[in-house]
Parts: sequence; C-alpha cells; structure tokens
Amino acid sequence: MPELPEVETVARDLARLVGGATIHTGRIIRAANLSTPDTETFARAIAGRRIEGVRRRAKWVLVDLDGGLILMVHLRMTGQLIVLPQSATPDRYVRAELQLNDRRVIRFRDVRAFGRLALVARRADGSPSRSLDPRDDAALSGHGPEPLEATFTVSRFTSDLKRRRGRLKSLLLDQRFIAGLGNIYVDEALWRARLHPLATAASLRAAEAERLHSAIVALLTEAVAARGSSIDDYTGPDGDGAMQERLAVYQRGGQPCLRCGGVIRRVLLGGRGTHFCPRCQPLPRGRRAAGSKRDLMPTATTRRGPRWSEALTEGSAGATAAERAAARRRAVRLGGAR
DNA sequence: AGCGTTACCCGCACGC
DNA sequence: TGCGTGCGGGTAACGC
Repeated sequence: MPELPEVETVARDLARLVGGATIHTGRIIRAANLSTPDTETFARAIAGRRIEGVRRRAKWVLVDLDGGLILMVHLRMTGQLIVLPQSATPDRYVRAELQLNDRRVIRFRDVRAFGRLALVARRADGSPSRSLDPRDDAALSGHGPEPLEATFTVSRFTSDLKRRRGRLKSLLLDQRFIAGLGNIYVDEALWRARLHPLATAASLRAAEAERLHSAIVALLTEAVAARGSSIDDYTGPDGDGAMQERLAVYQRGGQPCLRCGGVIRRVLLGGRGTHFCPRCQPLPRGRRAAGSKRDLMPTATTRRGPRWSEALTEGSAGATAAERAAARRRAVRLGGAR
C-alpha cells in the first residue's frame, strides 16, 4: 500500500532513472485508469515530451514534462511504475506504457486497477491543474500539509488538532488534514506517540500533540530512508524497501507489544484494520476541560457507531485470516532471502 | 459544517 | 472445486 514513503521512493527512483529522457509514445491500455484527458488526447499530448523531473505531492507521483505538462500518477493499492528495456514482455496487469526514445519503457502496472493517471497542465506556481488548461483550478489544493516539509510545525499541528473533534485515526487518514499518511503509518505513528486511535483530537494535551508530531516526522523520515515498506503488492522500481521489518503494530495483531509486552490488538475503525497496544496506548478517560460534563466518561463502547462498539468487544482481538496470510507470505519471502 | 459510515472500483486468496 | 468474503485509498453520497 504505497503511502508517503513508498511514493517518495518511487518518485526519487524515477527521477534518477528517467530524468532527462524523452517519451516517444504514450499509450493507455486500460482507459478506466485515465482520469483526464481522453486516451486519444493523452497520446497526442504526451508524444515527444521530455521528462524534466519527478516529484511527489501527498501520495501522487508528479512527472514534470516539457511544454508545461504534468503526468500525475496515483498508485492507490497495487500500482507500480517500472522502468524496463522495451524488449521485456508485459503481463496482463500493465495499464499504461510510455515508450522512451532510448529503447526503454516506463510501465504502469496495477494488479487491482485502482490506480489513476492524469495528464494536466502545470500552473504558474508549479502545481498541477485539473485539466490541460493551466488557468484551471489546482488539482491537489485540498490536501493538508506535507509532514516532511518545514511548514509542518508543532504549533500548526497543535492548533489544527485543537480545532477538530474527530478521532485521531480517521483524522490522520484524512488527506485534507495531513497529506501522505495511510493505514500503516497512522497505526505506527499512534503507537510511537502512545496515543489511542480513538482519542479525540481536541482532547490532546500540548505534550501529546507534540509527541504525535515528532512521531509522524521521525517515522516518515526513517521510512523514506528505508525506501518504504514492501508489503504484499508494492514494489518500487528499484528494489524492495526495508521498513516492514521495523513496523511495531501493523499486521501484528495478537503478538506482543515491542514496548510493554502487552498483546497488540486489531480492531475495525471506519472500515480500516487498526492495530494498537491497549496497554501503552490507553484511551484517555476521566479527562475533561474545566466545566465540560460531556467528556467525563467517553469510552469507546458508549459512543455511537456500531462498527466501533462492535470492534472493541473481546472477540475482535488478533489477526484476521487475511493478515495471517499476509504474515505467512512475508515470512516465506524473508526466509527465502536468507 | 463537521463527523462517521457505506458504496464503489478490483483481483486475490483465504475459509468453508 | 467453487463460492462468499475481506482487504484497502480515495472519493462521493448520505445521515445526523
């Protein structure tokens, strides 16, 4: 599941591999994966463009082309951008293909076909437009701050949290609140900060918000350095990441917490598998702002929402079948590498 | 308006 | 062997 570190890795690898190369022809194989424009316009507009650079914004790979165009790629779940000699045989999961004029090809391969491509104009400020018209609205303007940029400060994060009433898990997954986090790194960041996924954002003390901020920054910095987590379907164009060996809670339901030895729990929150240690990530209770009666006893089970109350009953602890299977596949892969 | 939830897209691999 | 189901990112639609 490519999140910020994986997308950053892909963008850096691509920049190094194909920066300066020229696209001879571009071909969309599965039209549903192209958001805009239509496939014919895409092919006409991309042919002959030089790749000036590759960067990342949120979970998007942005390929800067000459003539003021940007090829936007979102890998979603299983997307890959791979650079190969053009003689390499494509399989049935290749959804788009860019022939370079140096006998190489960039293939967008995506097993589950959730990924998205878009060819748009570059606006005056460098951001991608919604269309081939550079005067159109910015495509990614709704995204929150980039956690690895200097603009993501503790004070900004703290005040952003204070203004929200939602739960930490769903808030951190919301790309409008903070860009680039997905299910893996949200669980990991909350574990590092010793915060419960259901803790309400506005209830955090200053020290807790600061802990969460530094956990996010440190985690993502480490993950980028490790080239991300190669979990199941994701593989970068230039080799596997190593971060999966350093994940503390993700897909570790039923196993001991690396910090306190408690049992890692897996619950379903907002339809997402959520992993945490109930022992060292306690749900704050009995904490309230002066004069607020409502916050006296807000436990998860008394809150509305069938998913949460159901998820937090005893029977839901431990790994699901899919997780056990993923863990097995991982173990096989690691074992085979030795 | 903000929050939570579900459906959608898709293929795979699980359990039964 | 074959069928039903969960998984998951982002978005849209919906209800409260």
